[in-house]
Amino acid sequence: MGEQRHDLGAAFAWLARAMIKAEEPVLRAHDVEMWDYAVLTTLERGPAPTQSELAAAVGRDKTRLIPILDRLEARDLLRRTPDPADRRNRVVALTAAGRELAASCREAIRAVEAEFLADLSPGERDTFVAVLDRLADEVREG
Amino acid sequence: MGEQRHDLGAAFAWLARAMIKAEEPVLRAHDVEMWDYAVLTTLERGPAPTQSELAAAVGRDKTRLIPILDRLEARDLLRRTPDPADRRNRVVALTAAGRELAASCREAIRAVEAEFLADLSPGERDTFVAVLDRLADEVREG
DNA sequence: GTAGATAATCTACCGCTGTTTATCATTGGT
DNA sequence: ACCAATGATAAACAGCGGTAGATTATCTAC
Repeated sequence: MGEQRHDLGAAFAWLARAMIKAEEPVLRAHDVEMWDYAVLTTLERGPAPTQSELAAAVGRDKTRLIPILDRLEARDLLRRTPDPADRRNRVVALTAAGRELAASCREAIRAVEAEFLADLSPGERDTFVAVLDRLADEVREG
Repeated sequence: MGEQRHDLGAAFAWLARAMIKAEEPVLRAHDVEMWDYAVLTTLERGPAPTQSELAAAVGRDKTRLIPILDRLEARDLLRRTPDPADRRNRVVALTAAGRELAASCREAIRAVEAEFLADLSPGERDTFVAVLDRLADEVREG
């Protein structure tokens, strides 16, 4: 029979769905949608020079990003300011409140993840997370 | 600052998308859609006693499964036969051709996966795949 | 045998997603 | 000053996904 394991693609897809489902109530407790959270965490690494770049970084279509930014800006979690150097561009940056909320969400998410990985040995957990992160990086760049 | 790694959910989602994209041309070469392949591999482990169960195992809605089964049955890759014990149920089973095609696809997919994991050390690869498979199992059952 | 439940099927519907098109402001080069 | 290109935005569109109700065939319980 050879290997009885699942296909990587199927395993990733199931796990993605399961994690999203597990994280959803946590985010809802913070009044944050999944895509809101994706935007917040992306901006945590620094302001986005243009909305198009932000959309690409978040992995979302740029036209779909706009209502999300509208909502977050209305809540004072981020700000869109015209780039003085090229006023066509809107620089998107977190406010202090946005940074706080992002950190708070991240912490809660990490707790969910910890429980999810609780059955693994410390060694397994470390290499699994490290490899996963590395592969994700490769996929994001290349 | 704590951890700088990605969220697990995001990593899983990106990797799932990347794998599906990488596998797509391979499947297309075999004249098989992604969902066709999911059905074939699920049936490889044994016939499905009902279509509802098959839909759940594949992770697809039962009404959406029907056209897929129609197509695969038309190609003589599987067969729907009324269960003699309960003729409401259709037992779905692979034909010999279906088994062959599934095996052929699986082999090609495994090659794609091997390349995807090529940069990992053997130890990393083994524990990563093992853990991934275990977690996927947990998620499927619970 | 009649009533209620279940399986497969079909159709209609709603929601999410990406794409396309048009519009407007701004920029840079000529 | 003019014109092509770019960024942000909005509206219309098509594709895909699940859900719900109706239909038909079948089973189980009474």
